[in-house]
Amino acid sequence: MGNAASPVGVGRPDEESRSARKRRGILEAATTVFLRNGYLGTSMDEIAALAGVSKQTIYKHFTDKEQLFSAIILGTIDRVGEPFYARIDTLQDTDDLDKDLGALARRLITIVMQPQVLALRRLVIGEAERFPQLGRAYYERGPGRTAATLASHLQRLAERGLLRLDDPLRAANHFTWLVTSIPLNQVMLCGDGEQFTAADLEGFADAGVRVFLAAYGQP
Amino acid sequence: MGNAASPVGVGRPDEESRSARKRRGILEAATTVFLRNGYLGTSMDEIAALAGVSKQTIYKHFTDKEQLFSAIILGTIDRVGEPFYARIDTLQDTDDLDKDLGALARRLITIVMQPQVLALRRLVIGEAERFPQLGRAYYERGPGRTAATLASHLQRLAERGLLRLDDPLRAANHFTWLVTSIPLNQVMLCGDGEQFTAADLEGFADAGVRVFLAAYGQP
Amino acid sequence: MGNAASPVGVGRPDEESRSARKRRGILEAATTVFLRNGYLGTSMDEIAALAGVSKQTIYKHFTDKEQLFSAIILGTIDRVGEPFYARIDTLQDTDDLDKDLGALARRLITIVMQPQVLALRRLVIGEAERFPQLGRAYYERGPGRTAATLASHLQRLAERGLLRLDDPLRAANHFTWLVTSIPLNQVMLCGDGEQFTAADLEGFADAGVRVFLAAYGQP
Amino acid sequence: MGNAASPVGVGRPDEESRSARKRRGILEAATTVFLRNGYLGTSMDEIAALAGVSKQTIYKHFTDKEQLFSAIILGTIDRVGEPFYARIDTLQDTDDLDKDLGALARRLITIVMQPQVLALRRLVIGEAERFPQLGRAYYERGPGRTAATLASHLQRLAERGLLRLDDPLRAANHFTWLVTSIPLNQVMLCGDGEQFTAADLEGFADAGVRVFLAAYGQP
DNA sequence: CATGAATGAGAATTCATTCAT
DNA sequence: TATGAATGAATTCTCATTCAT
Repeated sequence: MGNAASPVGVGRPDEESRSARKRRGILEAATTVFLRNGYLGTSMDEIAALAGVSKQTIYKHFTDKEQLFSAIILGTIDRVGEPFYARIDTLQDTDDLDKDLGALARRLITIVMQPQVLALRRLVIGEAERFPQLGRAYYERGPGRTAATLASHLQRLAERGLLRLDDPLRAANHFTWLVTSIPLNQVMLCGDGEQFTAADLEGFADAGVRVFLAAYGQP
Repeated sequence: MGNAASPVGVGRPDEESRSARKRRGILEAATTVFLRNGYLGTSMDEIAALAGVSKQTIYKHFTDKEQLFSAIILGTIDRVGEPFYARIDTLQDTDDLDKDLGALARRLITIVMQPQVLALRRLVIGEAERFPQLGRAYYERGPGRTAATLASHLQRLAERGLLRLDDPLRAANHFTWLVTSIPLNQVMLCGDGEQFTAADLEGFADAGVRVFLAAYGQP
Repeated sequence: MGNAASPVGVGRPDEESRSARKRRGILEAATTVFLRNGYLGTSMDEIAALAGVSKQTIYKHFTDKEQLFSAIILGTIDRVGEPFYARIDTLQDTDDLDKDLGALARRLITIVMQPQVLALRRLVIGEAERFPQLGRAYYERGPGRTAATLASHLQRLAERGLLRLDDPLRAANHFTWLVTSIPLNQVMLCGDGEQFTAADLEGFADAGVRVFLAAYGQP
Repeated sequence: MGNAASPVGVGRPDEESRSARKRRGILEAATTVFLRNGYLGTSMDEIAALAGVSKQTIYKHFTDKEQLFSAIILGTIDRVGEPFYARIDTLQDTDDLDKDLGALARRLITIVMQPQVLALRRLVIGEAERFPQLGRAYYERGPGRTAATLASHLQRLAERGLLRLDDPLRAANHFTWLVTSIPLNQVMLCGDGEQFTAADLEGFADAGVRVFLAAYGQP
């Protein structure tokens, strides 16, 4: 991608990127297979075949299966939430709380219900006992960070008199789960993430926001 | 229990009960090991050793590993919710909604946060892709049934004028997740179920009920 | 061996011995292959094939390759020296020291120069760094025990006035190595144990005894 | 050393010496690793990493693993004995046989008991079946040459009337093993070469010389 | 000339399942 | 009926050696 654009070729531009490209290819293949089959259900042969590299190459880049697994999980976590944090700042200057909170809720549920995010979540939960530190990292960088970030913004809104909060973090958590829990928990267990249309998800988001505002909004 | 049902005792009643006892022993051992190590992480040898029987005996009782797995999951699901349904009937005749809803919430969160229930949930989620029908069964007999049961009781309360509901099932879901989501989701990922004291859980329950009543209670 | 002699067959005599026979077969095969190819040069497949059992059966009897290796080494050590200790008692009542010491020397060198003993010794030395405790065990039950046993007998002879000793253990060691060192060290390195005839070995034994008696015998 | 042979220095003298330096580096690394882990326990990757070169470079200098192994063994053997042969000439003009023989014995045992020499010996013995020619070479250039050299000097001493010998080579062997066998054989099996102090070794040397002179010295 | 990747096999170990006894 | 052994493949990981760059 970036490399094809380097025209002048100072020295050997491919030298560095070949290894990096292989590494990325391995990570992508591993993500695919791990998300589909779980940790124990995935074999290194499968990853190597899908990545189009030899097993040796994998082992050169990643010490062992556990490391590779950690790498794909930790590498994926942060990417997931980016679109959520990207525009959350607009919230605190809102002049239409219902609308903006609704928009945030829809963004949140859309992210959370992406098939890959669901698969990642299922994977981490399923392996939480085998890889406790991964589960914790996932929680902290995922739902934990979401709630913490949201809490500070809710706090601002409370200061502006738009919300009544005793415990901002708890309120943030209530928001998060009011919006996402129903479809998320169903789909965690029932597998098929495409049973909900975008309209369904909006419905869940709006209903969640309504409850949230009934409890935390101005009377 | 199973033995009491053999009425006339034709011939050798012990013969039959020994087999039944073995079956139960196998199920218990399998439950322990599957919950601890997951489906792929569990070997039939391990189960046989823990149950104190030979592998052949297991295969006599259960066709294969998948069947055994299904049997323990399905056999466990229903037991879990019993204490919840047992006293939910008292709700509709309540004369102190706050109190009785709070008690129900505490019962709910206590059940859901039991270590075995958590492990079961993690297991089913982790294997949802491999055993979709199990996940669906778990959802229907677990959270699905909880919400449906609760919905009909909430409906009665609405008819008595104690609640304002447009969509009883959605309200029931909101109740369920308002009460349980925060610790449940944390512990799903972070593994250690004993990080919350009973008092913590009561706090989550009460806060959830408060939000629920703010949204759905009489003004 | 022992079992074939049980004629009356009370119950099922084979039941027990089948497992034991398998175990012995595995040990024999493992001894053969380990002695020939060394620890790393030996594969479990090879052992299983030679023993005519499945790999699983080996792993049922022995936890892993290291355990199997230890078992064959430790199980072989003691058998080796038996013929030496068996008749050493006759020494202390000798009325012809030269003759009896010579006979002992010949027995010693004959044992030490057996091809299997040589191979065992080479194996233990070669793996001494990987299995230090095995090396120590071999020394203590082999050369160490030989020297200690011999020392106490030499001590008796000194008390009878037939030898002059200041340090019986050192004298015993001198005896041992005077008799065996020349062919033993050569063959350790040169591999082919059959380069020495029995007459050769007698020559080494006699020469060694002569030096020993010149130093430690009565003038 | 190798570099001095490039006479006229046509072109780029560094080019050649860099190659020679690499070769030496490979040999040193290989020696270290082979002595520590044995032949099969050593991987070419390990050697390449320790030498700081690529595997291809190793294969440029040495055909394959066996050749490299041979090269380090054969290259090391001769260096080992040098300090022994260096001053053995002084023996034949001795005017204090006890003293000079004792000094020789101490030098011998000091050399033989060096950790690297012990490791080399263990290695060659352990691989004697896989590399018979290496074992023979080691024997001939090591203990064999020692004994032969010593034999000729003992012969001179016999001619001067200081010793009584029938078979000088056998006497030389007796000397060698009387001096070294006790600690050498123990340490071969027990691994830890640093269990003997210099004083211990002198004790073994002196005791060995005493026995030798009792048997072969003038009455 | 030297680096990273590929190869292709083989190591130990484990597994679910099925015969024989 | 229930046990030990067998099966036969799969797993992770490593190796010596060789291309391609």
